[in-house]
Amino acid sequence: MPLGTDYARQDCSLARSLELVGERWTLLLLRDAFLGVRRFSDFQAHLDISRAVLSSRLDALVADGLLTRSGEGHPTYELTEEGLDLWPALYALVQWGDRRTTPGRPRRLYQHVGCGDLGPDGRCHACGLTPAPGDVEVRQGPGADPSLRDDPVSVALRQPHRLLQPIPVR
Amino acid sequence: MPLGTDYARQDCSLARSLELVGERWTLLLLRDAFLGVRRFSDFQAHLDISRAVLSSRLDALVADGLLTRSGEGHPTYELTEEGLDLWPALYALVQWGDRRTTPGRPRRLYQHVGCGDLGPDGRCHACGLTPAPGDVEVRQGPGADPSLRDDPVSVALRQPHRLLQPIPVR
DNA sequence: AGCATATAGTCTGTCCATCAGACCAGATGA
DNA sequence: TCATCTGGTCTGATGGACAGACTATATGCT
Repeated sequence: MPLGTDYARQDCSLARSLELVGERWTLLLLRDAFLGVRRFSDFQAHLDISRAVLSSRLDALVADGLLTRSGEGHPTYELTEEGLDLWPALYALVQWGDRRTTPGRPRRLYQHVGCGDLGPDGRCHACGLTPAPGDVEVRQGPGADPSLRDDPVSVALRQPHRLLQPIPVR
Repeated sequence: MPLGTDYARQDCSLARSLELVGERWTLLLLRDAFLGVRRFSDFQAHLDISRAVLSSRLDALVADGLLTRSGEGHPTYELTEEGLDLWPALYALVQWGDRRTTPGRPRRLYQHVGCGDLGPDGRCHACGLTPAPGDVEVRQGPGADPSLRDDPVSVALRQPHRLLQPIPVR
């Protein structure tokens, strides 16, 4: 039940969405999950988020069915179907941020694996389809600024890789 | 500079986006602006948001260039080009919320004016194009729950109307 | 097996944002 | 001209986010 108070008196799907993913850090956590981050300490290292808040956010996302927690000792967090379904919205927000802040110089490039680049609407330039996140490869774009972070997770994420593929840290 | 602290140390367009629209209430304000809400008191009546927070959010959105404020006495707030450009992301979040919370029964229906219904990706079923928000008409869907609110703004928004068209309150 | 370290948290006190509600000046309408 | 509406600001109370200390379990090394 995120957001301090909720938006219960809004008859609006956007309000419903924001109750699930509208809190500070939540969308960045999900973005990291798409990029292949799966472990508590990796989220923490990559986001500089307080452990207490990270713990509470992960609990909420698991309770809401957007992530699963598996493994006893050091659990891994992975996107559920419902979480994966958020990809188009997340991608649209990323594209808007790129257009707004570094026009013409995206920070990351997205490619339909073995096919073509993705446009701002998420469709592949080559085949015209909208690939699922598992069929998308990310690489650094001209707007990337590697000097901002040097934690192991950020370093690993700079290598071209498929979405959802666990990143090779440790 | 929203969000308490910002996400300055994230080299990510999503973080940049969320610095602009990630605070509580901000996306709901922008949604209302798309629906045709333009005045301080109308935002306030429709969202049940504290006046102080509404004032601060509108100031921030104007400062960030997503809204314009015009008129001396009782100003009207309208989306800028940059604000309008957020429509695909907003629409994707709304669709996700509909799928998650009331599958098969969307709260609002969106139609390409004089053409066909919009799909979850924002494209018109009839012509295949992705209409700009000004060419989209909203009406109530089967998942709408009119009992939730009866303020004049909510009542006016229930009538089918084009996005961006000022709603007839007062 | 035993030990050192890493991991995944929880707990604490401080600080800042949000809240409800009072208050107020200027604009608008009768 | 006067009453009301509109668009704010201000106040004190509450709750979430923060940095940093603390801890129990898991893992890796020898």
